[in-house]
Amino acid sequence: MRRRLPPLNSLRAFEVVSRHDSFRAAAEELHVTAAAVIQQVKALEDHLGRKLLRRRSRGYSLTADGLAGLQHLRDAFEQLSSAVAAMTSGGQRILTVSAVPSLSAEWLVPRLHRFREQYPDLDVLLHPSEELVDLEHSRVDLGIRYGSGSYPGLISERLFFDEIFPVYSPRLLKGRRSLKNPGDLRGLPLIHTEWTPETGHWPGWVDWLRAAGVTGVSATKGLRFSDGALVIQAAVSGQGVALGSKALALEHLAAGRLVRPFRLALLTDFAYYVVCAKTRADEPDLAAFRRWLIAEAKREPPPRRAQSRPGGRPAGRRRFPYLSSGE
DNA sequence: CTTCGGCACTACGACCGCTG
DNA sequence: CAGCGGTCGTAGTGCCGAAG
Repeated sequence: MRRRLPPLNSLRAFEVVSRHDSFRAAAEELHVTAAAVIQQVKALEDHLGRKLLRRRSRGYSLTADGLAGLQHLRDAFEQLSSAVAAMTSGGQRILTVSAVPSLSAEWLVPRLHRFREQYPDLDVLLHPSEELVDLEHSRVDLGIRYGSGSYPGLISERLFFDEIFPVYSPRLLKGRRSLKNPGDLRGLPLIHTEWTPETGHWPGWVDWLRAAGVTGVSATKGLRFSDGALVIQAAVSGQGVALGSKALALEHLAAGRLVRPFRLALLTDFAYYVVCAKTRADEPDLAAFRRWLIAEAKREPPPRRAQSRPGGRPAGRRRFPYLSSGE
């Protein structure tokens, strides 16, 4: 005999309340009033004839009965989400990835076509965001984060450490001779990254010029951006010499839109990490994307090819495709 | 001790969709 | 079309902790 199930919404309400430990917070997530959530949970308890929550002066704790079914309930809602996604995507699987916007634009998007070639049945929904999405309870499958690599409750795998070095567009010099030594920066406009990390120090032009042993260059004047991708874009458009992130500059260096005049680079305290919930780490789609990302992070960008581009000249052969001929 | 704000909870009624 | 179940909002009450 099939047991009659309680209303789906009451199960949903209980699951959300169990996560928030507050009816009010649960109500916000469900976009209803707290009274509605209370009624839903009470209806579920009445239906089951069991108390699922133990009322305390502030908040709740789960009873043994509530705890017993909770994980099954969460798994069931996960499966429902997957089922809905499958129905709305014509059988195509969709992987939702949250990544810092700058890396998304400059590093990830130019590479995604290779993932599609390897996994044609798996689509990627990219969600650029600085926010640290809750990967255990949201519908986001994977995150790409920039930081120290310590993320409680998550599997964290390093993609690469970041380093910064000067880059500029060939357009900037307008026929003048290319930069041969750091002293040639004198008189050129500099582009700055204005970003204060929560921990550690983000190096700037002052640090780089000191490391290069250069004096007489104003390390504080110039355009300022809080986003690394905008710094790179400003350099590409010929507005100055930027102290750019390697990860964000690679594609432009490979394409010849930027030139790296000097080998000297500053290592930062930070790295890019791919993260996912420990409980979901073994899911095949998530594992495939992580494997692919890590392989991409190790992959060198293709050397500048002598290919014809619309309105462009073939690029010359260079021993180091990312360095100017001054090296 | 009183006041106040936040929260949980209940009663009641309105609305909607399904069913016979 | 009426009855019913499910869902939700409003209004009101009570409890608790923090602040004065």
